[in-house]
Amino acid sequence: MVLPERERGVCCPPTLKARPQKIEQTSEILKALADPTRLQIALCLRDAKEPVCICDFTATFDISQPTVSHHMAKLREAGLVNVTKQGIWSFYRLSPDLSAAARRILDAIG
Amino acid sequence: MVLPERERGVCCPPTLKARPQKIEQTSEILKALADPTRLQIALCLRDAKEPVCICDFTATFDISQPTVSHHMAKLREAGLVNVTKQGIWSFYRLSPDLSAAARRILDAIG
DNA sequence: CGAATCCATTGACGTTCGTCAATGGGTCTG
DNA sequence: CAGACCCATTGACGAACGTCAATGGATTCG
Repeated sequence: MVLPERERGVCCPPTLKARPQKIEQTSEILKALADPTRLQIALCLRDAKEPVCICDFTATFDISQPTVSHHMAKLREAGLVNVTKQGIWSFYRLSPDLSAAARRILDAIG
Repeated sequence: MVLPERERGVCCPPTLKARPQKIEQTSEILKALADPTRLQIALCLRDAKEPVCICDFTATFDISQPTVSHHMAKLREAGLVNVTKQGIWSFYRLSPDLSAAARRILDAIG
């Protein structure tokens, strides 16, 4: 490996190619997916053929119902997920207008 | 959109396809990338042809030198990044044995 | 050797996060 | 209507996070 030649006291700030706004958006997506429980939920919804009911997640994970609800809210705020209420049930699915960035990241996982 | 038929009091826990251990690992990678500063650093290293010196990052971002150092430590602990010291300088690059998962996620960004 | 440069570590502080218990609203069934 | 079920919100708490100031080690130049 070849290391660059350097001169003391002279730095070479790299040019940042991505716009700050885009960095911020991508960061939000990554934050939403960075929790193990939310990651599993997101992958589950990615691979599901039908929308999934909250009560199924509550039965799956070893956390309380309010915590599941809290995680879904995070995924909603990040624009990753979409909810449809029917009767007493809330069905979640991947957002139909998922950003291309989010789609690429989700597809890159597992 | 067609919603599943449901019966009160009967949940349908989805089968989780990913191993818990893999979920945890992926989560660590996402956590490491979820901070805007670290994300920019990681993308910078991904696209750099040569290893990049810490002092260049310190000159680039509007944060203190210890904070830059702290972020690099996070990226190191996540196995994303690799350091080589030469003289007074520390050069960072993407880890040469980056996991396939990490590589896919990095390539999916921006 | 003495000063300057680069960098990691430590300690501290405020903020955010993940979690739960408690509560309340909405919907269906008997 | 009364009870059961599903779910979101609120408030609280400990843990983790992002940041900085201060410090110290290591290296190089004069």
